[in-house]
Amino acid sequence: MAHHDLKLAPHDCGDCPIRHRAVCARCDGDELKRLEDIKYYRSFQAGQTVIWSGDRMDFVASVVTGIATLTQTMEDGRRQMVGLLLPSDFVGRPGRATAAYDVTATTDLVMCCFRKKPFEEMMATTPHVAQRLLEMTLDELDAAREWMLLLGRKTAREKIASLLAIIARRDATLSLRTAKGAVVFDLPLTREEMADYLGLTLETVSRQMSALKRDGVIILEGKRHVLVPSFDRLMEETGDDSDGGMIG
Amino acid sequence: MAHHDLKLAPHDCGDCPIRHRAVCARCDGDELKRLEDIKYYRSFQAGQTVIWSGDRMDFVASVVTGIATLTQTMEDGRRQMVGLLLPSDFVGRPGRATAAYDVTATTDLVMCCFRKKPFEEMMATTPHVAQRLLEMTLDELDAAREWMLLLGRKTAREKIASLLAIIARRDATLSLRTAKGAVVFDLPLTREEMADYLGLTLETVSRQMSALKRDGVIILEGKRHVLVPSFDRLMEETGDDSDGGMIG
DNA sequence: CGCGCGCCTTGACCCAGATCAAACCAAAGG
DNA sequence: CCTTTGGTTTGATCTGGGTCAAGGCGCGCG
Repeated sequence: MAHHDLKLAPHDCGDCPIRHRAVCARCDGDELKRLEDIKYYRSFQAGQTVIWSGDRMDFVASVVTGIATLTQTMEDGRRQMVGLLLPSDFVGRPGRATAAYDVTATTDLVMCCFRKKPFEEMMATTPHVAQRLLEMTLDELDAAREWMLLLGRKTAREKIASLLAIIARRDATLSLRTAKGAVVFDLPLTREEMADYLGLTLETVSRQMSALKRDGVIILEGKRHVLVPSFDRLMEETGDDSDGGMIG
Repeated sequence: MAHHDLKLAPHDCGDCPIRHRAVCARCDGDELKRLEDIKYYRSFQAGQTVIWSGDRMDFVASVVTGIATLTQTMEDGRRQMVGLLLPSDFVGRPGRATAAYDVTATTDLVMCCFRKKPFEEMMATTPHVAQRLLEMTLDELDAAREWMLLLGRKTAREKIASLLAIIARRDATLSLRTAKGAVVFDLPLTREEMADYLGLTLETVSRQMSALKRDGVIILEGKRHVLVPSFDRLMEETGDDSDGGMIG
């Protein structure tokens, strides 16, 4: 088992990669110092479970690097992903004692955890953390509603195209663009995870990926590496408004 | 057209029916006074549109009485409801200039509106409104995630049963219980609205309602009035965990 | 080197729910 | 009274995506 050399030693918030996007984004020097006192890092390998739904959860956390998923499972095993957590995203709910969803690392993952009790006290006494958390939660709610439209009304092909667009857009933010309009990225999810995201079976995911490849919308190198020759073309396949579906 | 005698005169927050559940729930006397200054009431008749997605929106609001829906529409007309707003629920997003969704009154509706600018100022200067809004937004996010499981993985019958359970549970809070385990309520939605909520067609909704009636899970009097002889039996049909699906 | 194991693809078939079409029903209005 | 209208039910048929089953492709390991 390849054991990664994960840094567990608390590093300085000043040079944290998510400093300006996470819950702590708005904090000033003093507040940051208070957070430093209650924070600790945890690392997980790809595939590991962070917590199970219903388990006691005495921390909240930010994803620093890697990707995690939130999933719900029905008794008979049907699974639906309900959250895809990227760096800077927040996990856990202040004021709640147990986890509401299964949290799983889909890639190697580093989380910046805050002990829940002192975090809650901090939320009550200083406004910046709560303000930022509200903003992030509202963004997540918008994303969840977009996702609901996808789950309820889109065709399998539109679902796949939408997911690819979401991932492509995110990676484009981190600028992996090639030529004008083209994007390349690696899928951070297996076919099964994509299926759980989209409310499909893995077979349908595979078939629709093949169809998009056949139709030239995407070019696959291996199973994970995706090249999108024309992002506009991909967007047409999502079924969304042509104006890019900008929210407000 | 039956014209209702809707009270538009600002009434006192002290005897507001949603005083203890809405965004203003945590406010003290002074804060309430500040809110009184920037609030005004608006009424809508059943079927009226409150705002269209993309329209300028210079207020935020609480639902006082009645029911409103949030829906998204694709270019080709496919519709998905993404929010069902009951009394005390909040509409609009501080910091956003335009509406992200269509908002429609499905019953006669009274909203308590706050001018957005001063509301935002108030959020920045006093903590109680922002704290309560965060709490409510987190609750909505949980509801949205439950809804995602429904849309992605439940069968038509389970979807219908789940929706009935949600409405029954809400009305049970306002205590319309009859005997032990039995509940009666009126559906606040048409078959088409139910379909938009559930990601189905109205024909399928109608058929599954008939099936649940045939199987004795519900008893219909007219099209809207529902009697649930055994709430437990209804819950079994939802596909959810038997423990009532309590979140944390 | 070959074996087993994850993960993915592809084919054949099936079925839940969509679509198309026709009534039905109750309330409102002339 | 009959007609209209909006919401609803029901039937017949079609189909997108699920299910079941058989390989394929890398990769790590004995």
